[in-house]
Amino acid sequence: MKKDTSRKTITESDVAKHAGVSQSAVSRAFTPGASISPKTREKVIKAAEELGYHPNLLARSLVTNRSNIIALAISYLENPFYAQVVRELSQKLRESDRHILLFSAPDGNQPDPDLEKVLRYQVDALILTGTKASPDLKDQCRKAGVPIVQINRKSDLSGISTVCGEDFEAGQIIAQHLLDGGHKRFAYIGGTEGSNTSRIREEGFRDALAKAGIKDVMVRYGANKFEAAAIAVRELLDSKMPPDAIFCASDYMAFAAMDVARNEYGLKVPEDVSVVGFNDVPDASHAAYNLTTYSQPAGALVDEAVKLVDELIENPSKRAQRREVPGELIIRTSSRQKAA
Amino acid sequence: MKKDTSRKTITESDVAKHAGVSQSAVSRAFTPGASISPKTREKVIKAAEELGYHPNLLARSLVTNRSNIIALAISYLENPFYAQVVRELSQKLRESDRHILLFSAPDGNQPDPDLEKVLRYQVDALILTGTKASPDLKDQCRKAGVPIVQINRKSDLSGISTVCGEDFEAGQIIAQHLLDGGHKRFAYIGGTEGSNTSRIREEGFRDALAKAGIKDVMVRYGANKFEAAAIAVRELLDSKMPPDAIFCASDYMAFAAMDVARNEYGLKVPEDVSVVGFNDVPDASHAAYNLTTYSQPAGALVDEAVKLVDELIENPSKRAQRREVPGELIIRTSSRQKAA
DNA sequence: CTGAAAGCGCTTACAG
DNA sequence: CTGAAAGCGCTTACAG
Repeated sequence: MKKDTSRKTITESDVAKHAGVSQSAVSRAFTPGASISPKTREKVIKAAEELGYHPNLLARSLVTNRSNIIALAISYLENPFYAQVVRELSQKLRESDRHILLFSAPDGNQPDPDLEKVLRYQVDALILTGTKASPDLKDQCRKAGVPIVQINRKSDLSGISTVCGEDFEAGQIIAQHLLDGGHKRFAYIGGTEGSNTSRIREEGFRDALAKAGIKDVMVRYGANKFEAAAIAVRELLDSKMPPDAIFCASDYMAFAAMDVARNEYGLKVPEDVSVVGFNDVPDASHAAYNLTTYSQPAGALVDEAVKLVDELIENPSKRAQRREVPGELIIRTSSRQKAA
Repeated sequence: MKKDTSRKTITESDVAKHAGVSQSAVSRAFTPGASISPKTREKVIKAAEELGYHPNLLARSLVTNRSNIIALAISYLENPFYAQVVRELSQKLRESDRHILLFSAPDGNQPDPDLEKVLRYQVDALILTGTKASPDLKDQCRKAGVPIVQINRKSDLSGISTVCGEDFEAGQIIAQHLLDGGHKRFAYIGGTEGSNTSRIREEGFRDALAKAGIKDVMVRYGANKFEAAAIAVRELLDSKMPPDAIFCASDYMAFAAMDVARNEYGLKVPEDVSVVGFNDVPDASHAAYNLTTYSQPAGALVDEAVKLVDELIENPSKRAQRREVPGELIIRTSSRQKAA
């Protein structure tokens, strides 16, 4: 009668016994570049397969100090830009056999309390986007030697590296595009008031407008969310002198702007009002919106962020970095190109 | 001169020394319900804070056989329904101090090779949605005692538990709604040909139509993606007898259908063609679409999935379960309600 | 190239 | 309630 072994965890020792080698040999068979003869490795691999052995990465991490786990703290997952960041990051990390441990932050501008527990998982790095780390967490991470990289938001905390798009220049370029289109009354819908990224885009936008003699820009915040952006747009369109050009700090909010303008106010886009977004998410090119937007591809941001993470892991004493990823204006049909 | 201790990992032993207690006492201080005096616990907590100690969950998992990590394998993250699953699951799991290790599968119907490595992370369970496990992985998980729960897709593999909506009934109800609206020519856009969920919705749809004497249903597949769905819709609308009612197996594909119908074919929705979706994602209620859809909230599916996971962890010998989560038809303005 | 041994940071009987 | 000790599954000098 066979003993039921179905529930027992198979370890290196089990494989070693089965293959007739030492437990260290089994370890070496699963360590790329380790000193082991091909013959022994083969024996081990065969035994491992027969037994259904899986190396325990968590046990390994205990001694290597590498978990191959990268924490990703993120919010606004319903916003397609952020969803894309998750996809691209996951894809990128698998090249190096690493995986994402997800901390989905509640929206808002305050740090997620749950994230304070991130260090318990011995993550190799922490990547943030659409949310922020508490000053305390930042200190803890520094002490623990865990690099933090923020995507798409410049940090107020020194010591946190960031990867962003060319926010200021993008704001300028968009303003110029709208000026060229003959628009007269400009509005900006930012993410949240506390966001530096949102602020810098606004500054670029205002800068170019000011140079053209335009000081007046209506400003609202849409919290990177659809409904909140819709409310902001209604406020703008309800005003005495409604804008004929709206720049939204994210495509998702731009979608809300177009929906509200068309369906609730009967306005034509771009004849009555032009709408410009930011990010160039996949949905932006769909016929329903065909949105003029500043391309800031999640893929490029993520690639740079991972590169930065690896540099910081490699060289923990390296100073925090600020990197910019170039983008470009994508002109589609949601913005007028000639004077009205 | 102080020694630089900034990069050294703080362990229980360090805290123990600092607090003047044994290392086991430190462990107990961090174990809810452990036998320890309040006074000792306080001392330990204080020392831990002073030192910046974080319990190492991976080390703990080595002895408890619980990692508090749940693997989530998912694809179609650009589809808002799946993004919502991520959010809801993450939210739900934090109640029990667990977190998601993400395996973002490339789209398509074949299992993700990267997922084969999931067991190395000693995850407590594997949740799948929009993707599937290889038969081999299924076996490995069973052997390792790691439960698998699939959301929103009935498995062809026995031994995998599933949590789905009422797909058949939903198909019937939608058909009836469209019949009541006086529609004559019906089309169905499924996810992928291999998906049971998609097939079952179609069967329900056909069943109710057949009872009304309608045998003819045009069928296309949109791969749960926007562009692929758009192509499918063009095929339908280009045909000699284009449908006046299109049921899409997901809201996201329904958005594509509405966009194509309106913008490329100049059709009015619902006057010329009605469109019905599935899921009731947040965007479905936006003015641009205001989509009639079958509500199958990600939150409810996720809650049931976690409940199931916990039951299976608790009782590993339990048979695979099939659970259905009830939904309801949400009638908005993308479908006609009276005979044309 | 190989094996025996120490040690990574924890939990948990065990004895007191 | 407390501490000393064993052990979870690995990697990595060390000696051969």
